[in-house]
Amino acid sequence: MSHISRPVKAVNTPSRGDPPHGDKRSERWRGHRQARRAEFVEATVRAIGHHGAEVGMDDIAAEAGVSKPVLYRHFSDKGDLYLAVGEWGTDLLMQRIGPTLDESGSIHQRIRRIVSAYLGVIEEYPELYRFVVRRNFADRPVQTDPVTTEKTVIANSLSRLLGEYMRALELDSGGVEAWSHGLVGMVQASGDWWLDRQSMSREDLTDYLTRIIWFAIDGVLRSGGIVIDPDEPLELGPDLRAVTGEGAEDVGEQAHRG
Amino acid sequence: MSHISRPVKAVNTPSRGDPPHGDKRSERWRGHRQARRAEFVEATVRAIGHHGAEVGMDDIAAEAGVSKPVLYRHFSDKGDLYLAVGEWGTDLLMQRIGPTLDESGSIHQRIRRIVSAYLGVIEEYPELYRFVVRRNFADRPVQTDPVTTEKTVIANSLSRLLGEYMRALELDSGGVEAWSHGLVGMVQASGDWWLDRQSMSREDLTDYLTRIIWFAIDGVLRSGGIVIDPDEPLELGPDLRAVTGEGAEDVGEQAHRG
DNA sequence: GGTAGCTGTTACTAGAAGTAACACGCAATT
DNA sequence: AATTGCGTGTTACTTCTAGTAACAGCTACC
Repeated sequence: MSHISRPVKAVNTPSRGDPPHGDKRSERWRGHRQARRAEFVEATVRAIGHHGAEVGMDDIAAEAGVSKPVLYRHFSDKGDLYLAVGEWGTDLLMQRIGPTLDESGSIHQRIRRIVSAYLGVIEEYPELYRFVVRRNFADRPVQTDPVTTEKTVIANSLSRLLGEYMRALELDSGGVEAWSHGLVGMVQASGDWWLDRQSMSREDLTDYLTRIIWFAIDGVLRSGGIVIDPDEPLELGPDLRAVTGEGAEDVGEQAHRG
Repeated sequence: MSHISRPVKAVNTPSRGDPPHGDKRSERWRGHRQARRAEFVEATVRAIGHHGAEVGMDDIAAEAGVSKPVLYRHFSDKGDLYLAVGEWGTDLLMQRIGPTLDESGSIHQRIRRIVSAYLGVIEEYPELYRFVVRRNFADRPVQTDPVTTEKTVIANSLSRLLGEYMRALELDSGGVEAWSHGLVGMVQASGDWWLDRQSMSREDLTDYLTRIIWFAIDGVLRSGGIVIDPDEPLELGPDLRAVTGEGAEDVGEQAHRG
């Protein structure tokens, strides 16, 4: 056991409002704690891979090579760990989605790439997916529920993106938030269903979802008198280009930068 | 305690492949058991109302005026009870939706009524909703998960409905299943979000959802070269009328009959 | 040296799901 | 009338897992 003695240099968390101790013995561990959390999250992901979505804390601790109390020093409880795992998954997803946002392409292609990235991730980590998305924690207040949180993050960034588009095109943006959550839910539900009974190829499902998502968006645009060809390369004004940059950046902390 | 002594006459379960005992002492209880299950399910719903979605089996038993083991004679385990509660909710929903299917009206109106019924139910029983929908049971195989089951039931009947429409209109129906699950998920996710932060009226959300659902369906139809006015009263051939009857009937056992 | 803040352990508690074992009541069978 | 099948109900247990207590050691700052 090469324990201890690795306070890991920097890690950029410049100033999160902690009390100004003056004593540098607390400062020193900042980065270390983050690294440790990450380490445990990864162990959890591995444990889920081995044991399935029903892993217990003991299994996770074992996978991480420590005993339970150590885990509980870094995560207040199971929900907290789950939340972190959820974030891990979201980050992964955003890493896959992020780059595709910078690529040019038609709307169809853009939607397709996002959907495809999502389905790719859940196909790659089915157990993790079930652990994070299919499992809920009713014993915790809704606001802190990992799934809700993560879905909200994604839906919010979609909201922001769509909202900017809508406002730029001078359309009523009142429904944007509901639609965003709805679309996210649609993709999730479809993926969920697909994962259980893989009755069609990923490509096919991607196609179908892309189409219906586009139809939904197109309908909103049409009702505002705007018609866009989904297969034409998308022309973005500087405003909207900025938007896509913001939407992605805001979510996948470590991703790209336009 | 007016216990025992109520084997309830008939209840139509004509022949579910039980061993042919010949002894009528087993026959006698058939109906009673069903009635008892229903009774416990209702007690569970009440208990959820009092204690919130985190109710324990003890609470439920107490609410029903019995002790735990009695509960376990009628439900193999918690998941089984949850499944039954889910069915109760689905039945309720179908009772609300069912009648609206027989009413005439434009597509917009029809979609609207269904969405509105759904939102009405979850608004009326928020805790029950959270209990059933937001809570999942990862400790059980996916196939038997209450939520999945109930969503599948709804999505399947939608599938059947849409599929018949599509085939009647000679369009590719390959995506119907995915779309159905997606649409169901969309409504659920939106309702979920709305329930947590009621940032708009139920009417508004109903409008927005109705619009986007119609847009999605309209897109599919348009891509097949068919254009329908969503505000025109819907003309149904005899085939399709039969379909709507079947789709609903298949789900809400006790509902109407065209 | 003293102390802060980690490292780690074993062995416990707490609470909820689910079970065992027992006693009673009714009605069909014998 | 007695037996027997299938319910009624109970209290008190076991089991499982999240979470905790209590203890001991290492390293770096003061």
